[in-house]
Amino acid sequence: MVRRPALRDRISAGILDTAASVLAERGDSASMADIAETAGVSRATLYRYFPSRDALLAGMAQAAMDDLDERIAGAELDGVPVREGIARLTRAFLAAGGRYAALIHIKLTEERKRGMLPESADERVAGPVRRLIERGVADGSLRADVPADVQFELFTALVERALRLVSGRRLGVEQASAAVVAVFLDGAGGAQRD
Amino acid sequence: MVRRPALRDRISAGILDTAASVLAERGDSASMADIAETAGVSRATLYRYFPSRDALLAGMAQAAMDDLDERIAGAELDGVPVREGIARLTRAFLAAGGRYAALIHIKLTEERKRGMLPESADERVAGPVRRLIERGVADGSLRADVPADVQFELFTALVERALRLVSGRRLGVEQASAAVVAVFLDGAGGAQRD
DNA sequence: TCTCAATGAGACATGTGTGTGTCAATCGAT
DNA sequence: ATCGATTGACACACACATGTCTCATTGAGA
Repeated sequence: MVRRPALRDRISAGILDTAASVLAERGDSASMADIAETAGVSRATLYRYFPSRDALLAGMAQAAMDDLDERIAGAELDGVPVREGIARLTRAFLAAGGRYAALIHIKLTEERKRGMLPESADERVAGPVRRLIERGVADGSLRADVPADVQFELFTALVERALRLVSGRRLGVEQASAAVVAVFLDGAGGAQRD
Repeated sequence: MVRRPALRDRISAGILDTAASVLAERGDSASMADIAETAGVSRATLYRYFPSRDALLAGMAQAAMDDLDERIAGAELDGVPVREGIARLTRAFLAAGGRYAALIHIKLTEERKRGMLPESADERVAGPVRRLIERGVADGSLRADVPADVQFELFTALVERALRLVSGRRLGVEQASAAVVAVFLDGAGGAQRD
């Protein structure tokens, strides 16, 4: 009989959170021992919660996607104008912080492992972003001379870089969001605009 | 007496080139054995040319920076308008392909190792970009409400993502350059412009 | 043809990360 | 206070990457 399943869940969540930040910070070179130490548990205990490194990564990905899902749902993209939707998404991702960074990291290393692009379940997160951009292209609020999938890539590139700036304490979430939204929607060129 | 120093240089350059693409593709997990095999030499020979992994990475960084230096010089940024300079830089980096990607990778892993930011010699490459952006902010051709260093980060983020799209055969250098320049200078928002 | 530098193949030591297992200490619930 | 689940501290086997070394083979130049 398990003594306190709630406690176990809390510890598990704590480990996942720690793992996310360690992974985002030190990259793949972070070992199970590193993660265990940072999380404040022994290596043995870490393995009791997650029987393998893959299991830990899978757990992180799952938790990150659940979290992101919730944030995206909370942004209520469906009704709003595309420009407003872009702003909400940017803030949502930057506020997610380490969890989003962890997801990116896992996705990248998986892409490298498999031949290419498992086009995996992270579409749960990417899908809404893609759809918003496609809607923008369709209704004229986003430019039509750059393909929507390319705009998606460039937008996420901006968000991910901004996330690193936030993690590195170089920018606050507010400033980073504002910069990404401003540059993505209106560009860095200032001369020909208002 | 060395038989053919020229041959040795050619092989060395070939190894560096192979290493750059392997590293860019498989990340840090690429081993010396992987690189040797891809380069078509034995592991022993690889170690004869580069006595350690660090030496190989240093050689790659050196070669990449030399290459990029040349491309940047060839772009003749000093006279031209900032918008034109941005376009030339974008094309230069994307045309450099794997060499630029290798440099990014090395810079990232070094950042992780050392505490943070050795603010290293890659300023040889980043410097001209920073200066161009600062000039743009100063003369009004780039917006002033986003700090120049943030604009630098966002611009390089776009270029690096575009580079991945080019490497993955999803975009040609031309299309990728055009997309980056268009989005960075004028934004993805299409409604309020021309 | 002969010579010698360069190469490939492989053994080897070392370090490190993963995953398994054991055992004593601990800590909460009864 | 007692019981049992949980934990931490090891020890261990295993896989793999780095770096060094030896030795036979190859191939271009004299």
